Amino acid sequence: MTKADEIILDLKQQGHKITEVRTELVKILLESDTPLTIIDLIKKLERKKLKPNKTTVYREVEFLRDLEVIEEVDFGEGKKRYEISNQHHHHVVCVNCKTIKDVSMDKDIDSYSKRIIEKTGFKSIGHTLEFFGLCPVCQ
Amino acid sequence: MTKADEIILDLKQQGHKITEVRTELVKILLESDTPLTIIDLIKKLERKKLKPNKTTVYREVEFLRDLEVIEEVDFGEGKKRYEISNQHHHHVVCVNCKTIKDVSMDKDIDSYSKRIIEKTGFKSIGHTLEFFGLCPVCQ
DNA sequence: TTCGATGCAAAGGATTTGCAGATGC
DNA sequence: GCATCTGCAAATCCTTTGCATCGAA
Repeated sequence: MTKADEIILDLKQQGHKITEVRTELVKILLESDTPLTIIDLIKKLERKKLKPNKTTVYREVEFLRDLEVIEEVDFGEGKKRYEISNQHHHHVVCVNCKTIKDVSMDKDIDSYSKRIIEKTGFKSIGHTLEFFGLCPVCQ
Repeated sequence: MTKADEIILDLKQQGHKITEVRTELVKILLESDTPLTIIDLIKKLERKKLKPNKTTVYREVEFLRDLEVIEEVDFGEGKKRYEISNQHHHHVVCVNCKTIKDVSMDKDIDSYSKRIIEKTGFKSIGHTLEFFGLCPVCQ
């Protein structure tokens, strides 16, 4: 059983309907090594002969995000990107060619969170951390 | 000489024109303890009896950002916020009441940057780091 | 059958652009 | 006077909403 099958089965067992767009979106996001925009997703669906309305895709990513199957990331581009909820990680984005690589380094960030809780009195803290620079090719 | 005067004088010496909107925007951003949206800025200008067009404000923040007088921050709200370029820092945002507090912790992030450079081959790395949680009042 | 998924059109909000006119220096 | 700032209208881009219909289970 593939990871995609697992996720879809899980959704089904939670009582959600399984549609072709839903299934393919999960597969596309599993196969992508970079967070995708709504437009990216639509283009990839079209290559699979699916032509859902843009609204449907917006609603579908909202659905998958609410169930924590995928995560929303924002690099300050004025649009959102989506990726499968893997082990929590961050990204390095090339400011020139927009290449995105994953980076993980959470233990340390967690220790920050604790310090922030102490200092500010905030609770149940999440965070976003993104790095920007020039990739080896663009330097 | 106030900080605002310093900034304005500096702009003038760089050969830029000084307008009332420009001057007041710098003052407003210096006085704010939280990053402001375009709409926030317009409202604050109106309290000072200035009614610039929204486009003007967009162009003005672009101007000030390009000169690194102010910085753009993005909390994934679908709109940008602006704050005076102070010592580099981060924010804790209350997901409920949207209260924003500053946090600084850069030495550690810098050590991350170094690790990222080593691991990924990226260069001249900047970053964004924002924390989200519930402020003491909203808990 | 039923509830959720879908399409379509329209609206909403943030941001950008083109161009003519006004203004700082 | 000239470069730049400004206003206004329009356009663009991303996202959301309302409503009628369709389809998975």
